[in-house]
Amino acid sequence: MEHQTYGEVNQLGGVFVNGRPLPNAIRLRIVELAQLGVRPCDISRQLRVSHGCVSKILARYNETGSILPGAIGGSKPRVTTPNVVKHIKVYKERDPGIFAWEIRDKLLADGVCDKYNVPSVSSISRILRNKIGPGSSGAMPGGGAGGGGGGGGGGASPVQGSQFEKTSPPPGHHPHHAHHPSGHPGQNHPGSLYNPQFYPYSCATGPGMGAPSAMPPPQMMPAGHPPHAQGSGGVPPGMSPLQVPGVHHHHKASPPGCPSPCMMRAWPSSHSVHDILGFPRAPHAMSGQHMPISPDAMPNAISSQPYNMGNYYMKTPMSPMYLQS
DNA sequence: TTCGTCACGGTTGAG
DNA sequence: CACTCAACCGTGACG
Repeated sequence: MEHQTYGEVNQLGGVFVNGRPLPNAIRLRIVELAQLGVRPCDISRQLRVSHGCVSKILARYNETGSILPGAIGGSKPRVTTPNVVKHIKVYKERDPGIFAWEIRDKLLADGVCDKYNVPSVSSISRILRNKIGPGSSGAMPGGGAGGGGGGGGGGASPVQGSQFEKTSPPPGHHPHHAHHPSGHPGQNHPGSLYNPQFYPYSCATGPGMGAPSAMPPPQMMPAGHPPHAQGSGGVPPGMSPLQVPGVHHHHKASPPGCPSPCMMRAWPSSHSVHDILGFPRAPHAMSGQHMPISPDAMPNAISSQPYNMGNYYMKTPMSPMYLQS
């Protein structure tokens, strides 16, 4: 799609690209402002982003601790692999009265699946019904096995858990992502915050969002294959998990050799914006001082893109980092 | 006036 | 390789 989508202008005068996420810079600003006590309606006006969007981003942030958009496109990882179906079948044969949740537990216990790719109870039920149903003597391949709907195979969709709790992901869902913005002991990389690399995603996929300067020529990142996919390696040294790329991919159900599916998670939600921003909760704590962020840390995403920062300027003076191009 | 929610039209990318 | 389809997006409107 070469055609330069320059974006549209919303009622507030802000520029947006239909179907594409707002640049991370804007998302970040939304959260920042909210943390500074600015009301959502004011944020909406100041940044010229619809309040629905502000609301959504803040809600997600509150829930996941991440400001990043979800994984767009792609298919859900397929959890009902033939192997899984086979096991389900076996369990069912051994114990015809077995409950779907018991099967689920067994799949986990037997190591057939891990918590990330274990089918949801409803998926299992469907498998029992459709594939292992009465008389069925075959795992009827093909078909629409996963059916996507399957409910994101439990924790399959990293993004979720926020908006739709479709199929009751287990409580332990994002284990190594402490979900709570607040509680994130482990890794803090205050220093690297705002590193340009920080938002590799930066919507770079699109013609729209620029890429951080450190990235390959933002201009037209062909089909966006941003730096992510560093493989399963996860976070390269010195990189904050937040930038764990792959935001645009559904993570796969741990392919062989992939140490841990969670490494591929699209949602680096483990890192709250507090981390990102480099300041802890209390806004007042930083009053009078600018954020400890290097100016060029801000993704240049905004420059020369449909998302003209001009449209998002604030009335209030902000640190230069936002204004510089 | 503010804010949560949702339909809508759009993009994306795995299968 | 074109297509399908389900994920996501932000806007705009409603309550």
